Amino acid sequence: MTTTAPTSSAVRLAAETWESLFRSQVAVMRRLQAGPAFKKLPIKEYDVLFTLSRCPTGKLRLNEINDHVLLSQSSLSRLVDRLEKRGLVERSIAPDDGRGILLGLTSAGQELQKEIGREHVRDIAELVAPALTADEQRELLRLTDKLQAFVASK
Amino acid sequence: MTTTAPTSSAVRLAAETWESLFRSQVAVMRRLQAGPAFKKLPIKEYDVLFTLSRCPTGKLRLNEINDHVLLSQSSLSRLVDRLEKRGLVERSIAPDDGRGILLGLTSAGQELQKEIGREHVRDIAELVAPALTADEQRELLRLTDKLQAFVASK
DNA sequence: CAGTGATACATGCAAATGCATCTATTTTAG
DNA sequence: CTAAAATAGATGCATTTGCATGTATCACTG
Repeated sequence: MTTTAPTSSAVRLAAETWESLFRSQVAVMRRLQAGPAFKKLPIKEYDVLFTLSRCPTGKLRLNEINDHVLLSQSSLSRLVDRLEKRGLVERSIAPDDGRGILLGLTSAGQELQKEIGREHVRDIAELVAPALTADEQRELLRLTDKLQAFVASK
Repeated sequence: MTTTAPTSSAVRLAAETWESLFRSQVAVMRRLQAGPAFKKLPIKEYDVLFTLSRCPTGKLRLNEINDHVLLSQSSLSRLVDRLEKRGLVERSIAPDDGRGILLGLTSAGQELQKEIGREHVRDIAELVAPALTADEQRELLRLTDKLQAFVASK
């Protein structure tokens, strides 16, 4: 396999693309986290509840969760401490790996996730749906999925 | 003007689109900030230098910078303290508004921005360019620009 | 199967962050 | 023109974060 040096215009395009993706994320996130739903629970903590709620088995390893959020391992560990102290999640030892921790929602955690989730989804729709047509949203979704898949595989 | 209630499928699409945009941003950012360039300066601090370097006049008000980054006003104020202590930026009073602060790069700041920037752009290109075709990148850029513009106008 | 290295998560501690509040300036209302 | 309200940014303080490191378990090597 040969690797060709990228042209400077290709480099520039990639950089501009990332810049725009990043700024749009900042703009949307700024609005979302200002929403009243996140007075009850910071958005980063909500995100962990949400991630757990999406998972088919209902439980995830801490390191799996860590891949989904932009937090160091130690920060996630303490974030989970806070969620646990509030009775929203439960730690248990991974059955197949004595080092690992499985995290699951308590019923209070499920409740709160759904409650915040409903509001959050409304806010998202209000911000994203009028900005892009349905086709554009589908295309954006496809492209960001593809980008994410490539990065994850690298 | 009448507002029609969005269908649940429209709401779902918007939510999935945002979710994918957000996760892709997390995945890419995770890689980028792990790059060796950001041992010299945290990526958030670099971002301020970068923003200043892009600005035609070379100077920006703190509240303008604040719109571009995901930081509270007070955090930005102290981030700028750190940059100033390192001699990378200079505060000056806004000529047309005695309350305002204009921030500009020092020459050391320009140097460091360019130095980190070169490395950073290479890392971005390595991550984004192979993931999407040039046409796809242009389309992603267009869509995120459009989303950002809508959010900013709201 | 002992010993070495790797991995998963926790924790001490210094640094960064956000909220509430403060000061100073500008804008607006009367 | 003056007084009240709004805005820009700084600062005290409690919370959150990350780095470095610690402990426990697992994987690999000879």
